[in-house]
Amino acid sequence: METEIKFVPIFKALADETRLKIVEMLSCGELCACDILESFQITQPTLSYHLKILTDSGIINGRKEGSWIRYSINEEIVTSVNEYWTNITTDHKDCICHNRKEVGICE
Amino acid sequence: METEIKFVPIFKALADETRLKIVEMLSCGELCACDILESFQITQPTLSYHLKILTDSGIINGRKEGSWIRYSINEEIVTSVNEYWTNITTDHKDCICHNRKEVGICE
DNA sequence: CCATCATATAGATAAATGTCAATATATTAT
DNA sequence: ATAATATATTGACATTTATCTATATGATGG
Repeated sequence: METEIKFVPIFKALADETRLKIVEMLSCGELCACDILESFQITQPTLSYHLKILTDSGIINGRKEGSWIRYSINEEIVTSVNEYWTNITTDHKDCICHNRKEVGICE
Repeated sequence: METEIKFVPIFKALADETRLKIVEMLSCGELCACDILESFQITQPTLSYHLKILTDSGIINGRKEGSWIRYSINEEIVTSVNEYWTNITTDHKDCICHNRKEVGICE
């Protein structure tokens, strides 16, 4: 059963400089929170908060390994975002303007 | 002279259900604010606020025509977002993990 | 068992965000 | 000139967000 992807939380998660950088850092492979932390001037709880937002949105995954959590990009979501972005920015049939043209509102 | 694109404001602009819907509505062509307004249960000032956020981020353009403003998607930004998204989610050379591998931090 | 390391949670707080009603501005029509 | 229409701005307010300090949890290594 496919769980519907929520895109607003995904874009909310991406709407922050720190979190964008975290995603970029993970683009070449897994990292634990402690490795990520070193690249920022934020406290550990703040990083934990950002990682939670990214994880909850589905953009990244956390894999527990001993006392570490290895974070990595969720490739499926990456693809879904691509598809969604194309979908909402490209002309398609069930568009309000098409409907409105039929009623002569859009010229 | 290329003006550097700021992606945080772009993702902020996309981090709202109403604004995502507006983008989708504009994907099949120009619409004025009054046409867009009819599809939502919000007041005109609130829509104006959302349109400003989308416009300021660069995602949409407003073209004045008489007393209307025709809003449309900025295709260049759409493409830039695609490129940027691919860039930060795909492995590439100047990635912190690659640097760290050299120092033996990432395994 | 105790100390240490990695991460999460709670509580506080300042700043940003989304919404509205009221008002202003600018264009068009009468 | 006046009224009507389209849009923006202002000011108020409740909610959400990002951050910190302090504390808790959970695993690892003596």
